Amino acid sequence: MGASKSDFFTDEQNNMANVFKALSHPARIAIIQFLLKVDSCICGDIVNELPLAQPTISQHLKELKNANIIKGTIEGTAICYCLNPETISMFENYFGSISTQLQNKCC
Amino acid sequence: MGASKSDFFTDEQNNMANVFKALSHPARIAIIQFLLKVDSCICGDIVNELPLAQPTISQHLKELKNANIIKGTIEGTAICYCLNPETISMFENYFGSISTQLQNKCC
DNA sequence: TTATTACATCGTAATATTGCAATATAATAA
DNA sequence: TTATTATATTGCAATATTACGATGTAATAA
Repeated sequence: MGASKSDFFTDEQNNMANVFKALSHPARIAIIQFLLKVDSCICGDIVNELPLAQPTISQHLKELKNANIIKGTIEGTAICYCLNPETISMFENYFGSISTQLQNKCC
Repeated sequence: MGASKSDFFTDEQNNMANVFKALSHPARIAIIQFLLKVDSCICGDIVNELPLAQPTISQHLKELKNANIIKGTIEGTAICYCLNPETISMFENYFGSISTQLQNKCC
């Protein structure tokens, strides 16, 4: 086939996979790094920073937004994109929990 | 196009994207969950647990292994796959660092 | 009103991923 | 030696992602 058999997995498994998918492209990692570097961020800045065309970056921003990794607020004609601390916390908890569970394991 | 323009991003950005890509499929999330649930793990067990054929699971295990998320040790005819605590720590540090940097931000 | 500016969406070509049947390999058992 | 058992690899069809030119939209400026 080619389609992932989402129906056979739990919602939680599908949701986690989707959030990680949003992080699985170097441009989106670069966008996150850039959002951390600057204080307030506008999409146009990212277009100047990355080696990608405006529609491509807009698409990447949309994917990060759909995954709740960033949020965008309208400021006049521009849009201020910021990281969503709640989702970052969710990631911390996810791996923290795995780490804790690994303490009692064989390997 | 369609190919991601990896050459235009740093090695670190490409590496992080690749490790997250290994987590971006519900079957691979389910494999990680299963490895946490059982004490010692053998591929055959996973084939019985998941709604996927043996070659497909073998392929998913390979991707997790290439990303250093799991490691496999040969035990007779079977292979014992385990989570790699170092990579889990790397994830914790990655999001911990972002969290810290977010303290001083506007949003 | 007509620009202009800042993004978003559409359409589509190039490429990557997913899933599995068939087959291969590697270790042990008989 | 020939099974058997467990996992890996190959090959390919179905589907998904990536990238961007062209175009659309929405807010402000002139």
